Amino acid sequence: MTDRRPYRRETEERRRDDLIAAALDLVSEGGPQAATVRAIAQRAGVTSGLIRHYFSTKEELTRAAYRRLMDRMTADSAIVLQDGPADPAARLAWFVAASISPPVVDPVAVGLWAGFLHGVQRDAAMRDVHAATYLGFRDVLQSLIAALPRTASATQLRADAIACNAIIDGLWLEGSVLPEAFAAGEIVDIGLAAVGAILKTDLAAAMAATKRDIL
Amino acid sequence: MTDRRPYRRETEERRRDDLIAAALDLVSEGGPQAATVRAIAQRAGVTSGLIRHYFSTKEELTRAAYRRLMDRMTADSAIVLQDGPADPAARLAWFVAASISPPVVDPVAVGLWAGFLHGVQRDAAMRDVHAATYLGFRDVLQSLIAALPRTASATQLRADAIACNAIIDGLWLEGSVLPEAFAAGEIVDIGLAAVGAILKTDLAAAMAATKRDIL
DNA sequence: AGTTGAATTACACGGCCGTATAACAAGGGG
DNA sequence: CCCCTTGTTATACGGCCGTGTAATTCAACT
Repeated sequence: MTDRRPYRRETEERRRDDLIAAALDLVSEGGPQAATVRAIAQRAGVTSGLIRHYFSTKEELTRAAYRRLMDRMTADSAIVLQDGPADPAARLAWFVAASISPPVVDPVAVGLWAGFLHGVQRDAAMRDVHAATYLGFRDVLQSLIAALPRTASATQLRADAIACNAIIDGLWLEGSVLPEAFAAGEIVDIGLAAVGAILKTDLAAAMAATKRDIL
Repeated sequence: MTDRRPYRRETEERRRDDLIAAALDLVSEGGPQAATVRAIAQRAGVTSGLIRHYFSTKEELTRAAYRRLMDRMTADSAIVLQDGPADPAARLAWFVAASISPPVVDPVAVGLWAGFLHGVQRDAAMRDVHAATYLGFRDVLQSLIAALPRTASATQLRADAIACNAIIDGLWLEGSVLPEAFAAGEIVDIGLAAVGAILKTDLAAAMAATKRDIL
């Protein structure tokens, strides 16, 4: 027995990352049923037994993968706020535009999200992750709306945030599932116009005004 | 060998219906991976071999189930138009409200939809079903918007339909996945207000005015 | 009532699933 | 330089998967 596969020892963080990435890869490609223990291990370049060395069960790996997916999506949306404009309307416009553009809008991302949805509905831990992420995203949106130069009651602010979030979610969904049904830039234009109509603020103009400054 | 399971012969339509219903049941309960040939057969009260008598492969049954799901969802939204009001704004308001209320908004429905999404992305036949259903729904919405007493260009009409559809989809998603995050009736109120803001039409008033007439 | 076609059951097959456990080897500390 | 921890591989197990195929039984038709 000398033809045993050679290997390198890696840090725990590295191995967990690789396994999670492999799991996300496979779910995005072939749905939850494709992310088998053996396939995940092969994709990560290890043998399947190693998975249970880092995750006590496959469900635990699934939870970790979902958590990473959600973190990545919210980070992709929020990154524009770091070096974005200062004007409140422009900041909101940038955030909305980023949320309905690649890489957030992406067939792979929506496929991944859908692949995990059943786990979210059944598993309490995954539902907590989902609720925290969704509400966190909506809170960012709400704070951007609150910064606009206008007066609105707390209930109105909440309703506006929910409505604007719905537009983002709906366009994210449609743009990701049926990308060929929309022209380039169409989704962003429609999203900015719709959010602007709800908030009675011209986001398209705010977007155009700051595009030159930044880029 | 005399203890063979007794059975009744049924029409082809009845058997196909039962099998499709069983498949949808199982996908909604446990995701796509729960809808195995054996589980579907047991749920439908037959043995697994019978599935391949009516569907040449499991994929074909899956496609049929998805088609039925989509048909049912659009029918649930459109049914209010049959005995609904005559006023265009009221008709739109009723349609929007029905699309973001039970039974369209439902954790089971969104779970089902998500369960099929991967098939939609990979399988051309399922993608065709999806595109036809989505565009059909949006066309109904667009014709309701076009009937409003206002003037809009063709491109504006298309953009309005996409935006309003996005609101419906987004609220459908959020309301179905996180039902406890919203108060009763909140989603309908927000949806009517948002669609009304985009189209500059008071849908909440149109809704309230016709509610008394019909009910 | 007998015949016959087909709806339905029953069973076998190879393959992959998640999990459990034992054998091995990599690489740092003496 | 060797030992010893533990990261990693290897293999086994029972179970379920989708699919083929043969045997059976229902019901319609004569």
